[in-house]
This record gives sequence, structure tokens and C-alpha cells, in this order.
Amino acid sequence: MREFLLLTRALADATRVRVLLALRRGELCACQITELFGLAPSTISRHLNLLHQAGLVTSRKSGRWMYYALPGRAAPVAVREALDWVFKTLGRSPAAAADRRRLARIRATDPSELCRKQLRA
Amino acid sequence: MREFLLLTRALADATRVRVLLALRRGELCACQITELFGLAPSTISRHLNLLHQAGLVTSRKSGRWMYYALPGRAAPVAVREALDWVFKTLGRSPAAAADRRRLARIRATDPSELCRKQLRA
DNA sequence: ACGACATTTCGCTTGCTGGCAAAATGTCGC
DNA sequence: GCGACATTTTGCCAGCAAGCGAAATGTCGT
Repeated sequence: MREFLLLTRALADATRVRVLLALRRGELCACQITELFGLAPSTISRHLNLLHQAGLVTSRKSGRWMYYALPGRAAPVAVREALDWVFKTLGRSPAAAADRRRLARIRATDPSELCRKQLRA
Repeated sequence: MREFLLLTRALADATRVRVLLALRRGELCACQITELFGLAPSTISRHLNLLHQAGLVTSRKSGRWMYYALPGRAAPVAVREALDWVFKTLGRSPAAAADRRRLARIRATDPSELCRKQLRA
């Protein structure tokens, strides 16, 4: 029950769900996710931490960059089914489509470029 | 997205999830659910309202009693899959088993008896 | 070793959520 | 219609969650 509530609480926020949808295209670094949603880096970090605690994302550190991705087949059944449910329900939603479009442009940019851009803003 | 968040937020509370698990045995009146969890009637009422708004339960009024049940095949796909996920994940959990045991005794009691008992407590 | 930089942690404010008691609502039996 | 009673709505309080900025952490290039 405790782990189940970690899952449902993690899914009970629009930003976190949108992160999961964005990660379907492949792993993203925190910097890219921050750019995608226009929130403070600290805020994104906390969202990602919640998703990680619930088991909904994996994290990989590479130098100063932190990459987040969807868990593979090794994830618990409850997690895999939660993700299936999310993607089946929201995969074709307008919000997901809009994020996907903006994400394509972000992916085309160098990550270090992104972070410098954030400093100017 | 909005409806999806209604679902996940409704599922992000232990009491509400336990209500859904209890309803697998068939419909229950608000009085029985109140007895099952030992919370104030007003609190239970608000939980049931949230579940209803999310589409996770149906309600039926019969006299002064209000009966709640799981939605049938007419429920939206997202709702049915959410319920499947909940039951598959928690159906065999200790919490569900404990509730089921207490629920059996509550079902064996006359509903009006229950409410009178609550007045004395 | 030092400065630059990506990310996280901390401290704070604001708004939502769960709990109860009390009042309001609606229904039954007389 | 009136009193009893199941349920809901309302008002209030305590605790949690999301947001930000500032400080802390860890890593790279020089």
C-alpha cells in the first residue's frame, strides 16, 4: 500500500505526468526538462526526485549532467502497468502533443547551450 | 489531462483506495463505509464525492440511504483500467485482507443497527 | 587549486487536503 | 406537519505540497 501511494501521489501532478510523457522519446537531462516546462531548476529537481522514489524514472549521472529515463523491463509490475496506463490514456492528448513539439526543438539544441540560455532569462 | 488528474488525485489517498477495494464485494451504503474506517461521516462523504467526481464509483439513492458501487462496463476506458490496476496491485495486500475481514462482520449487521451504534460511540 | 557550471538541498511562502464538529438537507413514520 | 435519522455542506484547524531564490554540493577545464 505504501509503495502504491508513492505511485499515485507521483502521478497526481500535471508536471510530473508530462515529464513521463516526454521521456517516452528517450532519456533527458535535468537541464532539458527544466527548459521544457519553464520552471525553476530546484522545482524540477524535486519533481524528478519524487518520480524516482516512486520508481517511475531511473537516473544516470554523467559528469555534471543528470540523465533521467523511463525504467526498463526490470521495473516492478505495478510500475510498468502504471506507465502503460498513463501512456495509453494520455499518449494522444493535446498537452502531450504540444510538449512533444517543443521537446523536438529542445533536443535539437546543445544542452550546455540551454543552460546558458536559462541564465540570461 | 484534467480528467486523468481527477483519477490520480482520487487514488492518492489510502482511505479512498481502501473504499474501492471494499466495494469489490458489492455496493455499500455510506453508513457501512463509515463504520469500516472509523472516520467521521462528513469525512467519508467527502472521500466518496471525490471518487464519484473521478468516475471511480457510482451512487444510488434509496430512501435516506446512499449506496455506492464500482462502475460497470459503461465506465470510460481510463477508469476501468485504473480500477484493474488498483485491484491487481493491491487485491492481495494485507490491508485489503484486513478490511475484508472487518467488512464481512459489518455486512452481517443491519445498516440501521450500525448507525445507532455510531451514535453511542 | 580555482573558477565555472549543472544539479540538489534548504528556507520560506502560498495554496490545497484531510480531519472533525456543527449546521443544513432530504426522507421516512407517525 | 413533526420528529427522527442518514447524509451532505460548511467552517475551521493542522499538515502537506508546489513554487521560488539562495546556499550547498559535486564535477569539469584550466
